Amino acid sequence: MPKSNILPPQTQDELMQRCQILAGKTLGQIAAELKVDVPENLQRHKGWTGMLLESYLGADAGNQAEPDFIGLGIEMKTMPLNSLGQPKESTYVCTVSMRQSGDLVWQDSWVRRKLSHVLWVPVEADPNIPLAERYVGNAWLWQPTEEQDAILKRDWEELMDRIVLGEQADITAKEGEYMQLRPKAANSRILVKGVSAHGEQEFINPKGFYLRTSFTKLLLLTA
DNA sequence: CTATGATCATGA
DNA sequence: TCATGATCATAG
Repeated sequence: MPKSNILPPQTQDELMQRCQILAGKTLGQIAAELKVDVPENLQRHKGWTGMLLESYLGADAGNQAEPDFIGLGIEMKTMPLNSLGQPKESTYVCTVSMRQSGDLVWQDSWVRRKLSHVLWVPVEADPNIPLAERYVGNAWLWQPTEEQDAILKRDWEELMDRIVLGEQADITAKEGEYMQLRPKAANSRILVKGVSAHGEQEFINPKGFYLRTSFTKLLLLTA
């Protein structure tokens, strides 16, 4: 994906206006406007759709650990929909790091910062539809309700507690109601420094926070 | 290595 | 069938 020459939106209204223009277009049309090639499939281009739409909307965060629209504090996420119009995949939030554990609390966490204001952009993701022919839907802004925030907070605290205790390597994706912890790396042979249950340094597979599909389904219902 | 963007593919 | 665990691309 070439670097976008599109300026970031200055206001939330401007961002939503761009989303209105986006809605009803196919990925192929958008790619043509941006003069980028459409890959045959996403097998070796898993982040292509997200990068394309961020580029179109003028996201300016790049690969910084910041919300996509830095000035607006808004994070954009695509929501891939299956043939039934329901979310097909879980949503990656961010990696977990020992640097953010310990004295850090939910209110200041990386997860909460990213999820505090999200622009959800629904996109057709039925594998039977060629990539270029998939339509983008109406995007909407979401901020967690008190109830949603409370459950996300609980999930995060339970998982972070385990990490602080040196149990990160033992955490499986089965834990967490709305948010889970899963491998996040180029492959399972990638190892990073962690802390064992005995407080010693050990090498473990890097993991990241993901929103469960069951949760994003709820968000779609209330959109 | 870290971060960004995610979907793939297999076992239960 | 579908969630878990594994994997792919790219920038810095």
